[in-house]
Amino acid sequence: MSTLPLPSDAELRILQALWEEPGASVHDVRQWMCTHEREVSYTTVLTQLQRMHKKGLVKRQREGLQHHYRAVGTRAEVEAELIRRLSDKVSDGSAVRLALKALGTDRPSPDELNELQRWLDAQKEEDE
Amino acid sequence: MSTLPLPSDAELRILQALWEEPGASVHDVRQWMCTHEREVSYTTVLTQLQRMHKKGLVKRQREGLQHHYRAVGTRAEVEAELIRRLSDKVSDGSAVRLALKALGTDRPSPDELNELQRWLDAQKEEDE
DNA sequence: AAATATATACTACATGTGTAGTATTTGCAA
DNA sequence: TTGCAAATACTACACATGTAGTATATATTT
Repeated sequence: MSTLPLPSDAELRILQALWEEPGASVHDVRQWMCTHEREVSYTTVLTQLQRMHKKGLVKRQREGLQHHYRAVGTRAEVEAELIRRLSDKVSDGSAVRLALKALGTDRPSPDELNELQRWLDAQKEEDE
Repeated sequence: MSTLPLPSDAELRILQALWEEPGASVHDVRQWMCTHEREVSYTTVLTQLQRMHKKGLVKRQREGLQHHYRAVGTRAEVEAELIRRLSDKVSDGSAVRLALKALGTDRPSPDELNELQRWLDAQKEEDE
């Protein structure tokens, strides 16, 4: 399988929109960007989507005049890829060590601590 | 404090060299790159270091003919910044949630699990 | 002092990215 | 069937990045 390319920052923002609204038109995506991110011109979104299509980040389907776009990779897949990239850069490829570093930069809420503990417990069980 | 700029990929690789060998000359850095990363021409390293100096990523000190470079930010600081960026992009700014996602992409070793548990315990104590 | 070696400064250039304008196509309404 | 509106396609451009070549300055050696 040809690994799907990493999205740039702007591309990732557009993917967010598509994950929220699969099958969105350029107009829809722009709408989403304007309300959730920041004002951006129609053709900017259009150009990005065209590039993303060429790159294989999104697929599209003609429907009358317009196109309907959907992300090729799932949010989890793309995020995992981004995480892998960063862990290559700062943790020698170990996502777990990246996680530890991330934990070091933040003061987690009790909820988050619990979630973490649950995850740990689950791991330990699997280990047996 | 004017936040130090994020290094690009190539810049980060050079920072790695400088963290290992503070006060390295262009030659030293190049040496490091060639052995630890990949062959790269002298002037490439030089140009990068010049740009990084202009950006404020490294400081330098003349010593006779050559310059000696040192990273401005510590490894931990720069890595924290990179992590913060990614957590902004994929976890709405929560480093802890980024950590959880990172954990989800990897099967941690028992050692890593223990380290994680230790960290968690420490956090819980702090909480009281 | 002239030649040489070394280090830096300056320039270059292809590619990617973020942004948006202009041109063209196409479906529909009058 | 002609014109309008909507959507896309094509073009543009400034800035960052990765890479490296050429020019210039500066010690050092003979």
